[in-house]
Amino acid sequence: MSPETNSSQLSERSLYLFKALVEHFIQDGAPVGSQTLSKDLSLNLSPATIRNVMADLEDFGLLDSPHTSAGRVPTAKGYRLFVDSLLRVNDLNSIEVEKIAKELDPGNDFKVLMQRTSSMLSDITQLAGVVMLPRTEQSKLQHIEFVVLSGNRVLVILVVNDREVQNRIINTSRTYSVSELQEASNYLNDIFAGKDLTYVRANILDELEKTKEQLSQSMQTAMEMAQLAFDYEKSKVNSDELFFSGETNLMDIAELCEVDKLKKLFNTFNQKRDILHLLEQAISADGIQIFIGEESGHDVLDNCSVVTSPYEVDGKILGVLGVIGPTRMHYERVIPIVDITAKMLGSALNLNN
Amino acid sequence: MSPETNSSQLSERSLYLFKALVEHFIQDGAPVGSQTLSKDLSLNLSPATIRNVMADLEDFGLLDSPHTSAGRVPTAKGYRLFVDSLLRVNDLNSIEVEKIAKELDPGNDFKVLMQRTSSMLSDITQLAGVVMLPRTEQSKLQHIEFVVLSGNRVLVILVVNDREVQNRIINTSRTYSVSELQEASNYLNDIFAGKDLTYVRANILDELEKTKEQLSQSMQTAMEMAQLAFDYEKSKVNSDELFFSGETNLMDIAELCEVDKLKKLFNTFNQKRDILHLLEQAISADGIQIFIGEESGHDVLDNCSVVTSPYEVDGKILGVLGVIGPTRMHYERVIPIVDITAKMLGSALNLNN
DNA sequence: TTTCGCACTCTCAACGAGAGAGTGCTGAAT
DNA sequence: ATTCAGCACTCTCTCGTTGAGAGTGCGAAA
Repeated sequence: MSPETNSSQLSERSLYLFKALVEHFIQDGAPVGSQTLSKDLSLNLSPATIRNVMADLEDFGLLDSPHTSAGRVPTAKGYRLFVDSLLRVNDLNSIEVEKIAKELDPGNDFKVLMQRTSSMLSDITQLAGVVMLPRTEQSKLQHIEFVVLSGNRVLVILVVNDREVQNRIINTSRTYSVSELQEASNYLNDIFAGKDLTYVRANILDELEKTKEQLSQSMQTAMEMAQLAFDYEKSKVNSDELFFSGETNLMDIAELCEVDKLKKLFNTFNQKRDILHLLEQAISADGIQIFIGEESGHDVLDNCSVVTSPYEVDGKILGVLGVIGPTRMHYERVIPIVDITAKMLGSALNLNN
Repeated sequence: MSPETNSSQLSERSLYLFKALVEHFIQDGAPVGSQTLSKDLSLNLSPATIRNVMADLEDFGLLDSPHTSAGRVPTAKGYRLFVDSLLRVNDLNSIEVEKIAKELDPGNDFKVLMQRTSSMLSDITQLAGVVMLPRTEQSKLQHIEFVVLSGNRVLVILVVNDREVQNRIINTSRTYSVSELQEASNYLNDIFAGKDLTYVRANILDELEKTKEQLSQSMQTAMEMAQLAFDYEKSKVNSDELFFSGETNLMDIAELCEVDKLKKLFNTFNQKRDILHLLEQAISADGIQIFIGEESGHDVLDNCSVVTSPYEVDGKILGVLGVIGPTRMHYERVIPIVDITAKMLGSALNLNN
């Protein structure tokens, strides 16, 4: 049963009532009774009538009552209907837009920008913010550089994909001179710059064979260094990056105030795996996506909703960002915030190009 | 009143009893009564006698009773006496030592090593681990390198203090060629390598004047780039680095199970300032240092103890590491773990030199 | 000095009563 | 056919009470 089926079977009035109930619940967090609703609403209906409607809504699976005399609470399905069909999203006021823009100063490097974005998201929504940067399948080597350190240590610097810098210290069997390494990096840049990292790794050995025949010492050196450097690279591949902020905001939320629930949630944040999985689902969708409660498929996220949006540069999706909070969150505020943040992060990154 | 004054005024037996009580409390977390102690102890004393002794200990400020009929609990002062004079530290078994050694594989770069250390500490102690790397006042520039990115962007790579790599993307007003930047970095390395960063910053303008007279384009370029690069550097100075792990372990601890207390603690971890302050105190002490409860001077750390040890390379203190847990922690286990970890981290870093 | 006995204090869990909130149903009014 | 007032019912929450259990402190005896 899709939500559409439901909503078409429900009268205009039922939906109006339902919407009011959800909004009320989001505001207060307490189950909403017929009387409360009757008083708050402009249409003059008696509590009894409202009770009838609520009973219908409960039959449709949109509402639930914690117990006989406790008023009604939206179910996950109810939230889904609310979010999909009933919600009217606010426009952001310019102050908030400006606040976001200020944080996303494009002058910063990639990681700083991600970090800022997630902490800004958590700050502005008072929920937990998250920004993912998936390890791109394709990593184009742009530049490789060696710096001699003391001892037999060499610092390898890889510039990948025009923005990302990776460092790695390798211990070598003998001492290399500065000029030797200079030559080596020149040589490697000549043959490998612009190539894919997987290609580079795959072809180092081949090149090593070739250079052996030519017997040039500098090339030999180059290949030795490359082997060490890219061996390390291999182990790092596939580790996406994830930035969290404002986890502690979730501690304020009544629904999550049991310590062991919180602990599970925090552990999930630390392990990151489940969250990554969820965000990867979101990356294929375009625009805002909302996971409500159980829908996420991760039971730690019970009572939580995740609002995400991919951000893109040059029409290509780079990653996903969003916020995590209680199902009972102010969607009408959170959604435009996530939306605009994704867009602004995209353009901030674009300026760097 | 120093703890020594106290302990000398207390009989051998009182101290023995006190020690047993503290150990019992650390084990169970529940206030210890006279009967429990009487049963557990080898010396055959009646509960009544033990009560007399406990009353004395309470007068000395070593014990406290939550209420009339609840048994006794050690005070901060009591813990202090316990830790300073009564505690016998266990030797670590070789399995644990090996576990630590395995994590501290020296082949890794600096930050990875810190991160590993803190998560190892939290893992092995089931408490929160922390490793600090203070920003050294003196930063010696070892190497500077420019990489051309697309657009008018240039990646600056600074190698500082023989181990630390800093990246920064700067936007330039015009396009620079690869060879131009090559020359620039050569020039800068010539005049600034081995110099202190503050010196470098201070002298860039002077050099700029000199080079203007000489009118060499490449030098001019070099100084322009340097200005941009080190301007950024300035803003980053003084930001010490701090690695946390296993905060969630603290959620298991009964003393801290109130959500708002936890929230305060976690916020403190995120802001890092208070913790840094505490660790900076520890850096001047040599060897293990223990802050018990209120002693730390930070009220979020009520009911918490912090066990720290500085770690050093070549006899010079580099930073501080330790664990944070409830005052009621297994000091006899935690202390040697922190101690040995500090030593092993020191030697792991030493190998890199 | 140690121990026994005893009265006392305090907490904690269990229980029950009563208030409050909200429901579902029925039957009358519109 | 809706709507709504009335009413009995159910469930939770709070509060006071009560009794058991744990532990203490103190005075008197060993």
